[in-house]
Amino acid sequence: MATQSPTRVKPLDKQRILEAAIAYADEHGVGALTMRGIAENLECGVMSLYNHVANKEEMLVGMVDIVAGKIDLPLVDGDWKGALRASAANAHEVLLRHQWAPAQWSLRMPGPARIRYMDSILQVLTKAELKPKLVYSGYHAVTMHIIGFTLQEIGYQQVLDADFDELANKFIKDLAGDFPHMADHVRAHMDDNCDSDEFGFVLDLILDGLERVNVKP
Amino acid sequence: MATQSPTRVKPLDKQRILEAAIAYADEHGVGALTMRGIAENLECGVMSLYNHVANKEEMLVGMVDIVAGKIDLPLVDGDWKGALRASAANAHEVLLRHQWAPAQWSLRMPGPARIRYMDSILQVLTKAELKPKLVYSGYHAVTMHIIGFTLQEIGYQQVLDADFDELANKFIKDLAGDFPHMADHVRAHMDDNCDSDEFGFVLDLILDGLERVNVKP
DNA sequence: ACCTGAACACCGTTCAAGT
DNA sequence: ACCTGAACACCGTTCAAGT
Repeated sequence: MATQSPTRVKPLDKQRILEAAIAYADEHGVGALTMRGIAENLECGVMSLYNHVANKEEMLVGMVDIVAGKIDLPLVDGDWKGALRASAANAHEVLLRHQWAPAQWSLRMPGPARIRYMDSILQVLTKAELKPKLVYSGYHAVTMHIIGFTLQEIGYQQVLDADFDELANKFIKDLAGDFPHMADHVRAHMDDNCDSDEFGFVLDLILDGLERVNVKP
Repeated sequence: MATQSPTRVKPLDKQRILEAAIAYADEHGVGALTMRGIAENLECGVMSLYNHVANKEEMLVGMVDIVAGKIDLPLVDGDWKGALRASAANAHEVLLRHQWAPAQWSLRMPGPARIRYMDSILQVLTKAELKPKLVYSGYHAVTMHIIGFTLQEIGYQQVLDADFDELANKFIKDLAGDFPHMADHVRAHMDDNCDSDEFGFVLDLILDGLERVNVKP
């Protein structure tokens, strides 16, 4: 639309494009993310984006890496469990602010920020004097929890506020008789005032388990 | 016989369409899954699909639910940890056969098979005489592990065999110096002959943790 | 060096017309 | 009741042309 010329305030570069893409995905979801939509927000032609980004895939990789860069790295000093807990909680918050990110995280190439993040978690586990086998498994367990738990949480939220009426009818009316435990669980979710820190509780299960297996295999 | 087109052997119905879609996604990935592609495999017009499926979204929901239906439900008798371990291991195998499924699982409406599966896990946790709070958290922990761990595993595989050369160069040459723990971890992955059952190990961390917290909070 | 419109080869889905 | 081709409103991306 607005043909760019002397009116452009900021120049176009990769960082600015990725930030616009993140803002777009935060607002409309990654399913609605289009090159054309980003271009419109940046007030430039669609093809201008391709001067700074090879294709949409590279853009998604870059977007995830910016999100990864927002996560506070765990401190290598002090108690390792506390450091991982704090970093994981922060990761949890960051990912909840970018709800499209967890589904992209595992399935795309890690960028530099994510590699640094991965390395720092491994460093903390190593400094904790865990056996090599437990560093290996513990890394999988911790990262799986951060991404998997948050993904599950986001999915639950999205399913809920997309089809709440349909769901409520199905569960409470039709299915509660056939699946009483499921109905109880849904009720428990509704009673859960978000002050129960499920995320931290399950993480502690993993961290305490690692510590226990380490001293007494 | 066939009242439709004389060349059609089997009639078109939702089940057949979903199975064709699953086969297509298994082979080409969910990103390449198109209504046109499915129609071609079924040797019918694209629009014929819409007589049995409302839209692509409903098709994805149905596909995930068929996969969910393939998972062996945990036995409610016997020891609860063993039952969950066996069911989770089976779920792991099923999901690895349908690598597109984990990323879809959490983000879409659960169908009847998935609801039955969810209920059965909750039933086992309840029968295990876990406190209600631990049934609630334990369910999250177990399902998070099944989906999250498998998703991470699939992501690792896919990234690896998509860009193996690029990755190997980056890691071993450029990044090994900056990120020694990461390099160690990648090496450990290469030495891991898949007989280490990482999936089961981390699950046991969770199950044993639940049991311990239950008796001694 | 950066930008961009037109064009291409795709999508999912609506609609109207067939049987 | 089921099927389907044509058409529509989109996509990502290539290419050639601008500055």
